[in-house]
Amino acid sequence: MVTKEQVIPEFVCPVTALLELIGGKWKPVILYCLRDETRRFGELSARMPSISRKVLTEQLKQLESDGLVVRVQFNEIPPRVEYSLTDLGRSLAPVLQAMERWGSTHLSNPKH
Amino acid sequence: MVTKEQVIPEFVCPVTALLELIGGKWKPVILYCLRDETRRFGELSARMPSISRKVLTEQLKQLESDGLVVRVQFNEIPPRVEYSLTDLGRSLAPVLQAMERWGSTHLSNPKH
DNA sequence: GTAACAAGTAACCTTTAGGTAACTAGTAAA
DNA sequence: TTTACTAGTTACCTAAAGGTTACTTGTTAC
Repeated sequence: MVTKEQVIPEFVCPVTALLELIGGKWKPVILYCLRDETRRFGELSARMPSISRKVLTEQLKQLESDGLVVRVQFNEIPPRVEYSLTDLGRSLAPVLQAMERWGSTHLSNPKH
Repeated sequence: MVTKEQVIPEFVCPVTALLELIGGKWKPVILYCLRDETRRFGELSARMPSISRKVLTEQLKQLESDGLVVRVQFNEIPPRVEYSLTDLGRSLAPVLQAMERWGSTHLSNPKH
């Protein structure tokens, strides 16, 4: 006897969900780099030299598939690819600003 | 010849620094559980049954050592331990609220 | 013909986060 | 004498995140 499947919608903490988008070691920095400029891959890489190109590529792909960033590819030689924020990405600004403010005032900066 | 060591203070992104405190799978949920109540370990565990006790202990220890939570131990048998937010922990409320609001409005809840 | 250019990819490795299951301590109640 | 109680700890495992180094691609400039 097959009973009708009861789909129990699991509660998803919205904060945890948000952290899945912008958490991780580098995503906030990347979003900051793009906050009001379109930038090429190489430019991003040059501004964040601590991020390996592999990781930068990965993070950008995730940000893109989460709808926070757009990737535009020009079919030129040598290749050119430009990244910028989407509206959704820009809508994060106040949240990131609140986080930044808390971090700046409560976390003594020159640590480590 | 020993040259004087030049300590170059590395820039620490305040957002990334904040995420080190409240990032991770469970910390926001724990902070939410403690937002206006002191709670015993068993109470927290009962309210968040998906978190194993080992992980709950670990996360609470980190929150405590980061100054967001206080742990008060009563030397009774059977043991009693109470957790609550510090002032610093409470000061996170507006930040978490901003994150929660963004998550609720932009992330369709019944996902997964 | 060889090097430079940008934007990656591939193969591989290490560290960290998170998870499971079983065990511990000291006392009181059955 | 065994069980229950609370707040953990121990040993072990797996998956994910992040990192390094070398390679690729097609065209142009030397």
